[in-house]
Amino acid sequence: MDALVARVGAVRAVAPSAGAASTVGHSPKRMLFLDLVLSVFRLNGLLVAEGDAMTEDLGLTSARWKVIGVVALSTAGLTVPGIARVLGQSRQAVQRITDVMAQDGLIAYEPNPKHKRSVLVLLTDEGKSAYHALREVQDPWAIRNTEDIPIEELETSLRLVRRLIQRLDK
Amino acid sequence: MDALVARVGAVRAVAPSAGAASTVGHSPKRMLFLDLVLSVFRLNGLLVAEGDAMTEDLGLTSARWKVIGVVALSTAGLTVPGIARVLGQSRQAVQRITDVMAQDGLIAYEPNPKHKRSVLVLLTDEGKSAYHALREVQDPWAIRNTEDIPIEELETSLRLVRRLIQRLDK
DNA sequence: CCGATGATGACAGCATGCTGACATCATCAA
DNA sequence: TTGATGATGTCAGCATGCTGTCATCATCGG
Repeated sequence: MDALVARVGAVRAVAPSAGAASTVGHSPKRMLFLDLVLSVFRLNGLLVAEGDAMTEDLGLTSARWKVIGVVALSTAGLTVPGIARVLGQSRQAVQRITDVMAQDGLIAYEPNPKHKRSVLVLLTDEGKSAYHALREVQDPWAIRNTEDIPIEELETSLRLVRRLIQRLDK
Repeated sequence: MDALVARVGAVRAVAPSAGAASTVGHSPKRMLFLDLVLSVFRLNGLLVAEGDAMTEDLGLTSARWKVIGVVALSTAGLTVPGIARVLGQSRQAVQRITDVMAQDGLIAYEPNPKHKRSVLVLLTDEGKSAYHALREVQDPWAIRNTEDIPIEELETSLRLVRRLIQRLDK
């Protein structure tokens, strides 16, 4: 929370009347956690913006490469609700994205031999090209953003985030 | 990325044709980072939902307690663009939230002695009550979600997230 | 003092997520 | 076989972010 207070304080240059903050009663863990929560909000917004900027030349967006990535990881296609479950999103939200992606020719709906109504989502050739192009910008980006970060920190952070996800997703 | 593959594989029960995935060419760090990115997306969604559910009885939402928390940390008010800078959001997004909160009587716009046009946002008595009520549910929630997590892991993760924020926010 | 530059307010449009609701199809147990 | 239950498709509405645009106000250097 110290950082939050610092950020509030830093705004004094613009709103000079902002004064000191009261954090009385906050245990260290509480402050850490609440600051982590706000930081996750912030990072999420930046990652979406970064993903959009990184892939705008490919006809993709952040929402689309979430979908295209999941579909590419499957060999025989996934249903729309299946993609939603993997991403932890509503099936309606995914459906809207896939409908537009299908119009754009990135994916195609194919009959599902296991389910009459729920069709399978597959990458078209264009979709596969987009995925490879995505990899070509995404991989260097991932490397660039982790090259000076110890792998142990990545593992610890990922484990913590997963833990929180598991706890909240019930 | 193993976990992502596992999640895709786990959908086989619903879409049984989903097969093994190809992760050839992914270095460990890349996989960790990309998985972390997707996990942050997921956690963000869950935190928003959790925040909404946790505060719906208080007339708040996730977006509102971001604002009310920042305002409460300042003693003499902040301008709307100032709040936006602290939160790392657009001033328009914050403006919309504060306008509704002002209508609801949670905050009030007061003249800014340092700036004629840009008013200061202050908590009303009702807003202060809401903030205290927020604290009463948010603090136990923070404790509940961190009691079995070592403080070192929280610090490491927060540091990593901040590092990524700093890198992307340029 | 004045003009350039930046910050702010206000409005519009758009993308992405959520929930609710309803009909229909699949699946499984009685 | 049939009825209950769950999964899916589909449409609607809403919340929350973003960007773009333009007019106006503040601030500061010349």
